[in-house]
Amino acid sequence: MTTSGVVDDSTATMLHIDMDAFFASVELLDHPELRGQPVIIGHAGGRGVVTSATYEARKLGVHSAMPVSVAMRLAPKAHVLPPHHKLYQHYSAEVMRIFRDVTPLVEPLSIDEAFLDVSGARRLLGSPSTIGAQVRARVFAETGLTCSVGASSTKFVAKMASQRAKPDGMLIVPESEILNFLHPLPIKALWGVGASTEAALARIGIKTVRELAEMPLPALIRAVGEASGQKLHALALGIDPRGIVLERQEKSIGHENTFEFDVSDRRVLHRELLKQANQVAVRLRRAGLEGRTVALKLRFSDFTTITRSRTLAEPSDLGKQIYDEAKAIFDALDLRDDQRVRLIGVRVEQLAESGSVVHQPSLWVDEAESQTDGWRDAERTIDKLSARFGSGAVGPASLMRKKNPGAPE
DNA sequence: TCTGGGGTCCTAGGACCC
DNA sequence: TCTGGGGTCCTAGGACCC
Repeated sequence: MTTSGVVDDSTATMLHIDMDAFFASVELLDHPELRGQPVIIGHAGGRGVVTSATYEARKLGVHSAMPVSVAMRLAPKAHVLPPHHKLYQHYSAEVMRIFRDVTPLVEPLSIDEAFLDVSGARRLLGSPSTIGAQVRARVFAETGLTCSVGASSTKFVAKMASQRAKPDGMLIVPESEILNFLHPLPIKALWGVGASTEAALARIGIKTVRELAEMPLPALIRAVGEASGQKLHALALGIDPRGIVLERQEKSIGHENTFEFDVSDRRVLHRELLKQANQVAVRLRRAGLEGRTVALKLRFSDFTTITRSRTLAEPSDLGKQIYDEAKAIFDALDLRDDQRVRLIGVRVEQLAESGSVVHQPSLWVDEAESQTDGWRDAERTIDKLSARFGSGAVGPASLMRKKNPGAPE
């Protein structure tokens, strides 16, 4: 393994490309005067967390998911900028387009990273390290952003390699070097091993990947469970047969919101649920999907979190139905008056393409069904009008108030 | 110091069926 | 008469990732 010089990269045809401090780097394009300084992306002054930070801020101990209030104590001189997700989506699309110029075998993993299988691009574009260098140069030339590249024969090692290459670097791990690369690493460095698994493994004396590889499988499974045990065992031996997944079906769509101040007023909570249910429904219809299970999530002031879900008789993509169900779940909880809510959220699961489910036989066509069709037409019309005239002009909530006087204001 | 919002996957228990 | 085992669905919670 090396970042330069002579290395046989012919086996390292799986690339993992990861943007460096993505959100922060995009913001710096608009704020060149802040380059070289600690910059934190997140909402200041409230309950926000750090979503990205420049390497200058990271040197001071700042990292993602840390409360902004804590980060500002560590880095008092840091500039805190609010996130602009639309902008990040734009740059994400740009870099993904560059990746797809290299090969159609691109699997986006998140907004700022992707796997590329370049085994078929060799003849046209050169060896994996040549391709990696070209991609890095193009991304920088066309966006002004830097990225890091890991290359190996498996996804898992490619991903680990890009992490070690950061920032603004490239690391090739030929197949013959995989175990030498992995074994000295602490287990926490493994993708999928968090604090809890690290502690569970420490209890049976495992701190490094080498120790993991040497542990008998049954003992491993006892410590971390069947699935994790099998997976970790294979990965520690460098085994990972997964290929590029070009299209994956979404499993759930949800929205949640943490209030600036904890809320106990039912009407405020109902109103938030209504807003979220409509947001979820709009996304379902745009994706041509329906969901069968509605899940409510609540987090209380002491940070305890519960979820409650119900499965509908028929899948739905309607804000009204999702709201009605979420509200019914909420009301059935019968919360004490002094229980204050910090976060509320709605998620729809068990998604399938609209109309793909055969309706269950019914002995009678009831009024509710035809009403439901009415709702669907109405909500779809609103989606179209919103797309043409902007969502401020006409919104699902405004219609719902007109048609359903019982809905909370 | 006090913990976002978007997700995926796994586990475990109970219901229910064969 | 007192009890098997496998499979699937539903629900709740938790670990983990970016």
